[in-house]
Amino acid sequence: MFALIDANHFYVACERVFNPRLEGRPVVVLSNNDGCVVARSPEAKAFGIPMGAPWFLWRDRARRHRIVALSSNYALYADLSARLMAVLGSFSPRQEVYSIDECFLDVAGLAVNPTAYGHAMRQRVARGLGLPVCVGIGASKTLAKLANHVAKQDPTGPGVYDFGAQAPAIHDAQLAALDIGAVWGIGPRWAAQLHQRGLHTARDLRDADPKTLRQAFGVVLERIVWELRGVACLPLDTLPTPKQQIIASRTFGRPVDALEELQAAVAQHVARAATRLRRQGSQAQALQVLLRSPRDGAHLAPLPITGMQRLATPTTDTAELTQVATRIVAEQYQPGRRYHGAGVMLLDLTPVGSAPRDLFRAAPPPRTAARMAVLDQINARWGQGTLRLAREGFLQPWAMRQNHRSPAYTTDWNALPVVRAGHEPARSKRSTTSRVPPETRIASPPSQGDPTRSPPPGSTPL
DNA sequence: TCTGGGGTCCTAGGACCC
DNA sequence: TCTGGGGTCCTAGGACCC
Repeated sequence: MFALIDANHFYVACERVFNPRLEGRPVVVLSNNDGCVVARSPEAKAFGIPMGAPWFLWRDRARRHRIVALSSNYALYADLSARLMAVLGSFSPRQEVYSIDECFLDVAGLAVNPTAYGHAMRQRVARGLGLPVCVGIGASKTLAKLANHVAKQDPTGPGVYDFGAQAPAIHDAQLAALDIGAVWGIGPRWAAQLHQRGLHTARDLRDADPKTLRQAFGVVLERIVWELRGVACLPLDTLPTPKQQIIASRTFGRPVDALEELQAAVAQHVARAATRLRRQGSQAQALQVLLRSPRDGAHLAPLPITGMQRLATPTTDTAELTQVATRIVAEQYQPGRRYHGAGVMLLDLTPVGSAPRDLFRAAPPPRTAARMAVLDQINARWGQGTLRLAREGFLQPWAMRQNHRSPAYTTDWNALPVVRAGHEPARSKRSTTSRVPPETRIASPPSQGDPTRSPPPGSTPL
């Protein structure tokens, strides 16, 4: 028996925890560069704003209807996510953290009524964190996912749906009321093809012949059929497995045509990717640079993979990886061309120390590990980019736009809400200074927390 | 007249997830 | 003018091994 717990409009809910005035109002959270909508409060959904909507198409309407738009604040969401997972993890010895706002729990054999247990989870999360969640329960992960979908359909409902608690006729009717595309693992392509075969609902899919579907679609779809029948095929992944590849990429805040700026941006992505590489205890033996050209018609051109470079020996060293990436950029660079985004992929990842060393190359200097450890400690304490290679540059005019970001309430002392009599909280103005590199904010003595003395947005601290 | 059987590794492409 | 940024798994086919 599995439970899937999923936060409702998670990013919006996180913002509301620290800004209760957003409660009851239509609120959306935007992707990086304030490009499109990635989270909507129920009030915003009521205006018909779709998930993923390009924000520039909605900005005017939003202003008229006083819809609040916020840039995404991942430091805040990641911190609340960790707390959410800790609370939910206390409900079962076996937990799979599936994404930033949802997890599976194994609730088999727990000598409790699963439905009541689900209500207890909701209450504990609401009391401890102020976040709304829904709980779905079923005999397989796919059924738990679907049950969660049912629980979310009725925002004023109990927030818990347990397929195991329903009489067979009700269970059947519920599956028949769900579109086949609502089933976890059925994307738009497969949904269209299944509709053509006369399969329209979750019940149709459950009752279809697994072998026939396997021939046409592969083993993945066959497993979904069995899962819908209550035969658990997908195991609970309780240990986060190390990533097989690490990508760091961004669209630029404005197009870039200078080689040095391109290299600086890529260097910054290498730094982020390498930090994640070391955090999971891996080393990389190959690196690819991604450069994005101007858009192609209505859509962003994909990030084309340019020159992959294999390394003689696997490494965790930001400087070494940056050197390779910088050279690839120089090789691929076309003068006069405008670039809209860039990124880096680290590949061929293995646990540190697992790969044999190159017979003809000296062992890596032992101080590399120590140097990287210091780098990571400083940046973990003071913010990513506090200590960095000069190659990353200082002005970073390509940096992404984030015009509506809320403060880092839980991870930055300077961003703690401070309410003074007769004043707005001091933080409200600081949120517009996101272009000021962290070292400036950290260096600021508390007296400079006065918003009237904050540097204006876009000003250079150097 | 008659020409096996069992593998691995790599890549590209297609689907899906949040 | 303006449309994100991560990931996973599966399959098929080709090259190669003994």
